[in-house]
Amino acid sequence: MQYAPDPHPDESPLVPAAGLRGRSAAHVAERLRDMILAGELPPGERLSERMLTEGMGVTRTPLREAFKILEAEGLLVIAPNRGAQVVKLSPADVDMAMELLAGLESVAAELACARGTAEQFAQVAALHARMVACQRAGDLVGYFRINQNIHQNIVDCAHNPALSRVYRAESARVRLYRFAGNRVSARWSRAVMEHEQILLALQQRQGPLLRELLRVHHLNGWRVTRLVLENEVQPDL
Amino acid sequence: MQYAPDPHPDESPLVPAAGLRGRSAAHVAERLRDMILAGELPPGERLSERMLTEGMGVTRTPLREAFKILEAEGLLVIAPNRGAQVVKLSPADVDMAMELLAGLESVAAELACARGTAEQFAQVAALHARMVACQRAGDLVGYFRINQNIHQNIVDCAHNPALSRVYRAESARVRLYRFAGNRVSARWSRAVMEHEQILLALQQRQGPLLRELLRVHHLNGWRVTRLVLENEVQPDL
DNA sequence: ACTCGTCTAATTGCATGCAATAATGCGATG
DNA sequence: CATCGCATTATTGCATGCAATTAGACGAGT
Repeated sequence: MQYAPDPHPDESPLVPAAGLRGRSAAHVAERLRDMILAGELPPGERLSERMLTEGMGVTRTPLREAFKILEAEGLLVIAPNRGAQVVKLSPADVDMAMELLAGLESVAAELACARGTAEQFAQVAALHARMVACQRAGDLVGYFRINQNIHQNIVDCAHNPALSRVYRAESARVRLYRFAGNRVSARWSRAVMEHEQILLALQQRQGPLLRELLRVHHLNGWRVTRLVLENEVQPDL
Repeated sequence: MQYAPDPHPDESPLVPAAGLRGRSAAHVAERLRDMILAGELPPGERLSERMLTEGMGVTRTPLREAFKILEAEGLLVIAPNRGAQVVKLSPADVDMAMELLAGLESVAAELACARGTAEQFAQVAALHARMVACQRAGDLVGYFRINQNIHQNIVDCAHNPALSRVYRAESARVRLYRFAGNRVSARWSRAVMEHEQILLALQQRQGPLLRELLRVHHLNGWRVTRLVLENEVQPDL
């Protein structure tokens, strides 16, 4: 795995000095988080301080602070004297995380129907349209990204920042693992149908129905994903 | 606010050298977390690096790493060039957090009824007995601690580590604010009655009922707490 | 007296150095 | 040939130093 070291560290530092004092660790954490969520730093990858500092143009102190942040977020594990690794979740871990996400969404569902604004619902509908376009175009990556976005937006409709924050963090932890499950065409088309119903229930503010639809949607999606992760079903996409 | 500086730094360092290399930041974070949750570092308190390093016998590097951890947990805020402060939640923040906690408990309720073991239920029952004893003895602090413990234990009955972890973290964030609401005797006795019903529903594995009981219990408790926080009701304990 | 500006001291952010630990290479031995 | 032991190297954990920024004291001007 490459760390993309900066080819011109003296000419264009990735963390320039101008007015960014005091945000170095947060900046590095964000960069690493993006790399982990993009799969550039795969689960189990060991993060060498030297390589990363050279690659990102910062010194060890802010990098190590970023490690602590990401460890608290559950994206890294730090073993004493042996550095940081990207967390590697077992199927059981993902199972538990998915159960939690489904629970959070079910809580959000009723709140969203009670408090979501028409503008927010329109935003979800617009995302849905874009997602369908991605499906038609066979753009799996774009589809998955927008799909995640839709679910986060539904949660955000609950107008509860704490709920949104927790959902975002827990969702991030398992993003890579969920992606695997979408690589099955039969599931893909069915998921879109489920999303149609979800969107309708949201727009009609049918809380209990939305809740049940999301529950089943999660159950279905995770069942397929689990089969793929356990190599019992081969992805056909 | 005092930082309890170590009176004998050379004779008994609070973070001794023996085999604890690599856990300094975690150790400091735990200590600070305890101090915050105990109210020794009240909301809004500014955390001076110099005072804390002198008080805890560590240097600034692990202390600053601990700050980052606690910031990620939502217990501190770090303003660039101006250091760390204990978070000060607005009533609206606490409101949102309580809604999230209620949601997490309602999710846990059904899972706990489905999966909790008889031993776990007995543990909850034992805690309940101790809590009642505290109420009889007028031990508000002990009551509150065991009360928190009971709720965490019910969530733990769901056998979902991710759910337990999130519940623990979010619960910690608002612990100090919830405590205020228990200082009203009328609420106190009613809360114990609600707990009796909750325990029964759990033991009888009546998921939907437990869910509803917890929802109402939260609603009632938080209503009183909010009144106290907003100074509309005077604590009588 | 109050406000504003300046200077100084204190504090924070980050870089770097040193010591402890773990990883690695290599020869000796079974 | 594989394995163990040891020395070397690399890496991590923490302490400390320096520069940037802020907070506070002090005095001039209104």
